[in-house]
Amino acid sequence: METLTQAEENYLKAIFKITEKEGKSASTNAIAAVMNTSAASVTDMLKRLAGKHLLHYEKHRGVALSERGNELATNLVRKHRLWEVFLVKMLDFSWDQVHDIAEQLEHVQSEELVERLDAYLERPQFDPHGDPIPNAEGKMATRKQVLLSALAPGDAALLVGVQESTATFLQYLDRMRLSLGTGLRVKERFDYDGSMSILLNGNEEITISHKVCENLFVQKSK
Amino acid sequence: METLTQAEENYLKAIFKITEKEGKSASTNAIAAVMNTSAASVTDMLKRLAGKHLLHYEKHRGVALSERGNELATNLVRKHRLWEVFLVKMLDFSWDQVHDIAEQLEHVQSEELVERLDAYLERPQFDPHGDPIPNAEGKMATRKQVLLSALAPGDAALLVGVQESTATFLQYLDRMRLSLGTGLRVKERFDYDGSMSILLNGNEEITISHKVCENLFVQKSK
DNA sequence: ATAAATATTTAGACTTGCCTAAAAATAAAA
DNA sequence: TTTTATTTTTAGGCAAGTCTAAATATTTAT
Repeated sequence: METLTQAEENYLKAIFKITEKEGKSASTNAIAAVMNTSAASVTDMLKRLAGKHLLHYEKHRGVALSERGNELATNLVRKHRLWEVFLVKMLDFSWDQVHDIAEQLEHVQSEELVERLDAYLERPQFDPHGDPIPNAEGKMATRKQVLLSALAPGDAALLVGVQESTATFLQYLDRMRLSLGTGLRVKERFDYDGSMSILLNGNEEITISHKVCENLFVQKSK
Repeated sequence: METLTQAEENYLKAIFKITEKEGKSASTNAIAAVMNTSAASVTDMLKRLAGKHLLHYEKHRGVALSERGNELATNLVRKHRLWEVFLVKMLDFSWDQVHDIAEQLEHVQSEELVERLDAYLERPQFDPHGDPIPNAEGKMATRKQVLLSALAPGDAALLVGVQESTATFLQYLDRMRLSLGTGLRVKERFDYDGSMSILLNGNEEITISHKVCENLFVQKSK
């Protein structure tokens, strides 16, 4: 079992994140943006990771993770999300506080630890932000979720996830009394700016911007 | 709050460990032995840490931690021992498996995390090896403990700690059915080699070597 | 008290991961 | 299809942390 530095692991995760969204390969610049570093540093690291057969690299062509790179990246995501569950469920952190800590905990090297943590938490399927947690084999649950912005007036739904996990966005949601599991119904949609007024749990009514609607995943109630 | 690299933190802990035992200052060679590195590397790091005012350094004179260095080292010990408790109490690891994992976990930077972990574990005073856990102010409980080797035939005692925490020693203790909290009574002491035969919990009788006796801390029953 | 042994420091070099500036390749626009 | 803009790579350098070999200090032993 190859052992990677934390920097190497972070690059793998960044590439994983970029490619899982777009499907296609990750560009040097895109990686540099996510890693908050220079393109030159990225090129260095890509060569290094290619040398370890964790990704496929050809000059000027962008990169994609290899089978092995994908496994390792998935395991990192698994660890990150399990630790987030631990922090929220066991240590009572709020969902906007856990990212940075999990970012460190995910680098702890011990498969036994991950397995026991998973069992202790009763094999959760989703993290505090509604993101699916890969199991030990790398498989994760899927949900038929859509963006809140895709709902029409009258539609009822359950808030099941957030697209963005920045502390400021999550704190905004707290203030609006929006949390995972909250039931809602679209009352009105304003074509002018795409904002919506929605009813929470059948009573309270709030209005949220289009930007917010595009960062909330919901599951339509039949 | 200064942020240290893991290497810097590990040196602090090593110096802390050496000086707390002997009381006196730590020599370059002693540090190199604990850190499993060369004396030259140690000298480099000592200069670095002295520059950060974490220890007092004069060429060829050995080093001692400064006030601040001591605080940081104590906090590392606190984190290490709290994580060990977590691993054993919550995740059901055995006491011989937790050192290496705690060695990694102790570097996670978040005072909030330590505080919450401490509370979650109900502010334990001792870790799974019987070592005292410093509280947030750096104070730790003391116990009137002695080495088992200091007991005389007829003395009754409770096993409360181990001096050495290597996996092989701990596994040996498991095999002998010796664990923290075990009650024992010295039956006989053999002057020939310092070994002892002892009665466990009033029934089973075992014989252990002098070396083992010198690595077990006990509390005499009045 | 001097020689021999041991401990420590200096010097120089290597790797990892980062940087900036400049060169080269690719993509976009005229 | 050339020119222009953008992206990517190369080149050279820097800091942290490590190493070995050589120089210097200190301790121990004769």
